[in-house]
Amino acid sequence: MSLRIALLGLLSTSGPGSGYDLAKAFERSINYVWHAGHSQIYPELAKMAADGLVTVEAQGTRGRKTYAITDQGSEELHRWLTGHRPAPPVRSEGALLAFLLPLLDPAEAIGVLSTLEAEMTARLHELEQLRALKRSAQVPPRGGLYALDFGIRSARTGLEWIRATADDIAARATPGDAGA
Amino acid sequence: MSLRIALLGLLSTSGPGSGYDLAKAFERSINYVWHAGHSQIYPELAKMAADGLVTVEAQGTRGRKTYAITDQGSEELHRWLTGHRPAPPVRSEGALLAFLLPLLDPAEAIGVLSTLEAEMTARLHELEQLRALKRSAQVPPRGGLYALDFGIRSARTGLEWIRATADDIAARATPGDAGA
DNA sequence: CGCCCCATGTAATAAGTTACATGATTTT
DNA sequence: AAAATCATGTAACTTATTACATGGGGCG
Repeated sequence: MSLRIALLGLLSTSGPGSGYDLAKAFERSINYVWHAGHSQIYPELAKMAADGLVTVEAQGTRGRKTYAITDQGSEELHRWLTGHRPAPPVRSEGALLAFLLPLLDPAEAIGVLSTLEAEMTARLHELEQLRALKRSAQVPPRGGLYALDFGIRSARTGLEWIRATADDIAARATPGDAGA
Repeated sequence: MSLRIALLGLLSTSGPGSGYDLAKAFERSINYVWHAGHSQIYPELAKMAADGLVTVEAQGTRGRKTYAITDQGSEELHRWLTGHRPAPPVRSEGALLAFLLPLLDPAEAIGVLSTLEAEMTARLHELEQLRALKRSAQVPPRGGLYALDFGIRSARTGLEWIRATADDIAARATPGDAGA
């Protein structure tokens, strides 16, 4: 369902486009929010056309089809955005790792956390640069900015958790002690 | 893959159990970290037994099988925990909503955010109570606590984002203005 | 004996991933 | 003309969801 919404959202903000365009748009703009590859996008667009949510606005050279959102598609999108969803079931690899971390001995656990810390730091920098770029480019759709902001806050929180957890594990491993 | 890991983790922390036990354990302990229903658990356990990660330790009345983790299973679990994974592709309904929020007019967007705020607040309270309970019960596996801590931090961050975004939208809707 | 909960499973469908296949256009 | 890349699609497989099916065991 959400893939449809993402596609409708892109068609709505950026105007009509082909499957290829949408796949590119995914990579560029919405990828850190919802990921999909072209092999998922093409069939989904076909189904959406069959359901009347989009129309084939134009047929270009080699099978290129330009899709545009229909009124029905806009309604569907609006309904999804305003209708409140029950929280989707949680399925987070990071949290699973957190849960199972104490199965490792302290040194190993801290090693894992420090790898994670490096990755998370890199991701945070990446997102912050992206935001700086977007701000200066003054690209009007603010959606990207709100979502980026969300990503940046999440990354910062992740880092804080990593550090706090590593500290806790270290403290427990050497209680009231100073050596390694 | 991660379902296997979750199951191996539970067998490793809580000892042998049947499919039913594990399904219960999922609901009780690991559910806010990784969700799975019994219809996914039973077949997966069978495959894991075929792969030598678990063994059927005992057969009880009516087809009840008690599974136990094998050495090979422990190794697999250990490998997953220490081997560093590339970040899985992002797919977050919340972030997608954030991305598409500006498609709504300001009043609608703020309405959506306030619904979200209520839900997120409820979730936060729930997790905080769970943590209080776990702390007082002094249940030894710390994993639950680290994961809970992660969940609580994430919920708090979510709330902050919701409030900041609502404020931003409100400020833009009535620039330099005081009325509604 | 009938009802309810325990307990295990299968089937059908949906969603997502990875790999394969194909041909047109632009660039060098 | 060859190479790169644009552009569209399909196939096979894995993972997850929802619904259906079945039967034992305890209890009133």
